[in-house]
Amino acid sequence: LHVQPETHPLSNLVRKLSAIGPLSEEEAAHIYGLPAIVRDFRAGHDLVREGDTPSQACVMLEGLSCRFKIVGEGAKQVFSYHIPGDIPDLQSLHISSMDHTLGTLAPSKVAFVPHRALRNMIVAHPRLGGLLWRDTLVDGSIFREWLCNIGRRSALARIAHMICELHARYDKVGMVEAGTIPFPLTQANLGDAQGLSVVHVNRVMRELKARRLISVSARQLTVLDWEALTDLGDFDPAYLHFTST
Amino acid sequence: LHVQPETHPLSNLVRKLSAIGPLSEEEAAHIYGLPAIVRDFRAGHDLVREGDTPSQACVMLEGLSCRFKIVGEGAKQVFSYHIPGDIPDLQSLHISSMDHTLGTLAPSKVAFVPHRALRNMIVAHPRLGGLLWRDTLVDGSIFREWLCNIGRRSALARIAHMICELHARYDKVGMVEAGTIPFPLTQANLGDAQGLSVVHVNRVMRELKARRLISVSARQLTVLDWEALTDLGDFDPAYLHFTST
DNA sequence: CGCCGGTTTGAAGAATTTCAAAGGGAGTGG
DNA sequence: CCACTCCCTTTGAAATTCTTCAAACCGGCG
Repeated sequence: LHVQPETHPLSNLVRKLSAIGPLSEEEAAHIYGLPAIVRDFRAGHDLVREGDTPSQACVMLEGLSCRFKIVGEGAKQVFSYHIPGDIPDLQSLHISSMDHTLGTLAPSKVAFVPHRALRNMIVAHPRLGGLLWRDTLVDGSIFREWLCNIGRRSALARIAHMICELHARYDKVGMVEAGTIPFPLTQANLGDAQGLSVVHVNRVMRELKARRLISVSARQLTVLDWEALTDLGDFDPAYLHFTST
Repeated sequence: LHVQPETHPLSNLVRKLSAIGPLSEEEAAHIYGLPAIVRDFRAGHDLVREGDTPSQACVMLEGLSCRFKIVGEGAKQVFSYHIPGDIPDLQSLHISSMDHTLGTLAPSKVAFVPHRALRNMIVAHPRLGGLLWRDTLVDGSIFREWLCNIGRRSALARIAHMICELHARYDKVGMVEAGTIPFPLTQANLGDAQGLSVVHVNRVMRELKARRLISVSARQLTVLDWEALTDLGDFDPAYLHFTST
């Protein structure tokens, strides 16, 4: 549909943005023209650290990253996962100092786009600016849903909900095949995100497998019963604010 | 400092925005010129409901409101409190459908500003648009801190942290007097925000009073030992992103 | 006075954590 | 190719935090 081939590094950014709002050919072209430095990282690399004042924004091209803070005596709290197409630290465009860290959870390919180029783009294409703003707002919406998750749902429902979210988001960028999504997360990772201990995450995962809702192997997760999983996790994708396409 | 008298209804919005970034005389004047309808509400009134598609934004002038969702079997999860100067549903400017509800927790005075007027303002004063964007990003930052709170801190630390946040934010808009802040929240409200049962909130509050960290009376809360309270709550105001002023 | 929403208390029960240790599996070096 | 290591998963059992249930209390207000 768009000018550039699907092989352009920023093509899944374009796909993601057009998933959250209409994108004209001209706007897409501007995105493809953005200066970007692409780099590969191993799992466990911090892309941006708490306290940094970045001058560029990250675009996830491949792999998985997460945002987190270290709380109190070393407990880690993860706020969000970021899959290809996401711009995890877009907020640094308007908040100079990072209040949390962004790190990879799997080997990842990341594009860095200078803030300057993004600001110019926003001036030239105010509608694109609105889309980016909207993206940061959806970000906030996801945080709110996670608050519901951690604050009010049982461990079983929490994990189920989180799997549903990942599935829905991977689906939106065309990365689901027969109910199977990439799943490089360790059980410790899951615990950090859901405020649970590793031991308990393990028991919950066992339960989900025993109920034949999911199966996990080789860093891939398959949803066996979407209906039952969304039901258990009290999952309603409205908070992801996908456009009606 | 600014053109308009402190008595203008939107003066605490101006004060709040200049607290999160520099504001020129001209920009302040534009804000004072915004069309606004001011209304009073009793406690417990829903200003905007989940599913609504508002065409105006709320500015808190007096009182207290909160954003929340009903999870599963009627459990309420509160995401944020909103004090005078806040624009709790600014996100509706770019996300048409509300994914949560905004309601008052105390008798409140609210100004409604049409989205259209805000959009015009953003076009006329891009820097103001940036400030508003920044405000929504700080919003997200607060959600993240609440995730840390609920996910990783004990009930005692959570409540302490929340009191510290309220104190810091009230302070920023000049509403703290001798360590005393407005505190219309019931213990059920606190529980809804922190993912705790009323019973447990009660015990935590008793403990905080017993430790001589706070005192509560007549819908006012006084911080008796700020140092100890911030320590207990693991509170670092960096996430509120106040400007250095 | 009596009601009502909110607070407080006690006691039992559930969910989840912590501690401790064993079991896999994939990559690495010998 | 095997042995070793490291990281992750899995399991058991005790301890803790917090919830639920139930009921009393309290203060303001009609």
